[in-house]
Amino acid sequence: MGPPVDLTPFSTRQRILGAAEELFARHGFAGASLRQVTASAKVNLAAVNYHFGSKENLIEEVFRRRLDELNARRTELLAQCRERVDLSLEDVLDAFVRPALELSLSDAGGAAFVRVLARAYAEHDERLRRFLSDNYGHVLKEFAVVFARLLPQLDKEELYWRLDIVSGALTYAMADFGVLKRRGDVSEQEHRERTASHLIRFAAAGLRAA
Amino acid sequence: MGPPVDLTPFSTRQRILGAAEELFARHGFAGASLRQVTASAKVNLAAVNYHFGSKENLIEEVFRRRLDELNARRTELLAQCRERVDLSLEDVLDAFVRPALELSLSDAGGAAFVRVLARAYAEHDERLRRFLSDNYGHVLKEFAVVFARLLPQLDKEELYWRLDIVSGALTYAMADFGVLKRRGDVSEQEHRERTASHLIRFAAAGLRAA
DNA sequence: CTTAGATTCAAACGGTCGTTTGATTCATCT
DNA sequence: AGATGAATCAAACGACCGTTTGAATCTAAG
Repeated sequence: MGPPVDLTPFSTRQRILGAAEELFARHGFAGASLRQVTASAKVNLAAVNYHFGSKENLIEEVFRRRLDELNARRTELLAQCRERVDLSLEDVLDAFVRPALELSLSDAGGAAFVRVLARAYAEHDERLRRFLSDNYGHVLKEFAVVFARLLPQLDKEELYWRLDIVSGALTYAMADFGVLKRRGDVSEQEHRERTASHLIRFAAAGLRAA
Repeated sequence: MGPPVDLTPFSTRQRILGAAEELFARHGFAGASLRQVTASAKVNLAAVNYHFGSKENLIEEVFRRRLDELNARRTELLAQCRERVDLSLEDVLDAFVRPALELSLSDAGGAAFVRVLARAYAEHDERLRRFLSDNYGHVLKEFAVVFARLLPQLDKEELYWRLDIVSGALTYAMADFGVLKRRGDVSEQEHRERTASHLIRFAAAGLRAA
């Protein structure tokens, strides 16, 4: 058995996860070394292997720490969607986008993690894909079911194509919140709220297209 | 001065570029080593530094070899668009997507390169971004001008948001041609043609959304 | 105060990285 | 045949990689 889970906010464990998140977002998983991570976290090099066992496990833990909460929130909002009688595409897309938006607004680490998530899309690494699919694939499946109900005119193949495009576009756009400069007169919060609503309208139009 | 440019199809130089393309697509720029590349290309390890000077230069050359032709073709099709009196959004999107589609169909290397291109989107590497922006940014600017003319109802900020989303979605989707299984009764060519038309309809709907 | 276990630490492990070297082979020309 | 420069080669360079070790330090219970 490994060391016990530590929930203290500024523990060695959490500092490593935060630093890894930031550096994986910036340089990728292969590009960020454990020496960079531990130096940035101001902990000893051996601390990573002591607390996580290996770099691979650290990567998975970076995902787990955020995705557990992110997907719980998505599931929760999707459940609320199911209760609505006049459910729209925009509602479902909002349930998918908003948790990621809130995460990216919560703190600098949250914003970094959304970029890490986009990395995971680009990486075709077999182990990482299976880890994500095994642990969080069921959430995407639940969303697909609701989308299928709202878009009965699309056959299965067509729907998958579009959801694939949508998920790629959303991931890409959420990861790049910072690329386009916000206007000086709107807050960062307001700026991202607008982005999310743009995204949702864009995606809904694409899904509805004849 | 470096060695002279070699246009022979199966020269050491070309073999290295082909192997690098394939391995960069699969493992990323940091994740693919020169030893893997030279082993795959069946050339000596030192050949990379002899012919390209450094790994960085090799990466840039992988892009240059394909992008010169890709963007020339895009520019050409865009010029044809400008002559049309009843120009539609779909025409312009087609001018952007079709050259990449043709490239991904031309050979295995072309398909790999489209995935390398998607990597470049995910990588936030400063040097690579500047290289691409310096050498090929003007093409994107030309497309933006034509889009602006076709979407006069959108202000500048709104248009940039949407083009940002579109370019991300297109890049993601083109890189992932292989993810969704094609039906057994359509050829690979036909399959990708359909994909492109899906993509274009999706993107056009998103750009037009109220 | 003592002790046991959890944690941190400096140092080193073997391996791989990008790059360089100097000799050797090859192709081309007089 | 001999000379010349391009190309290839095996080998090695120092640097950095992920990981392991064993001693030092901290923490908390007896």
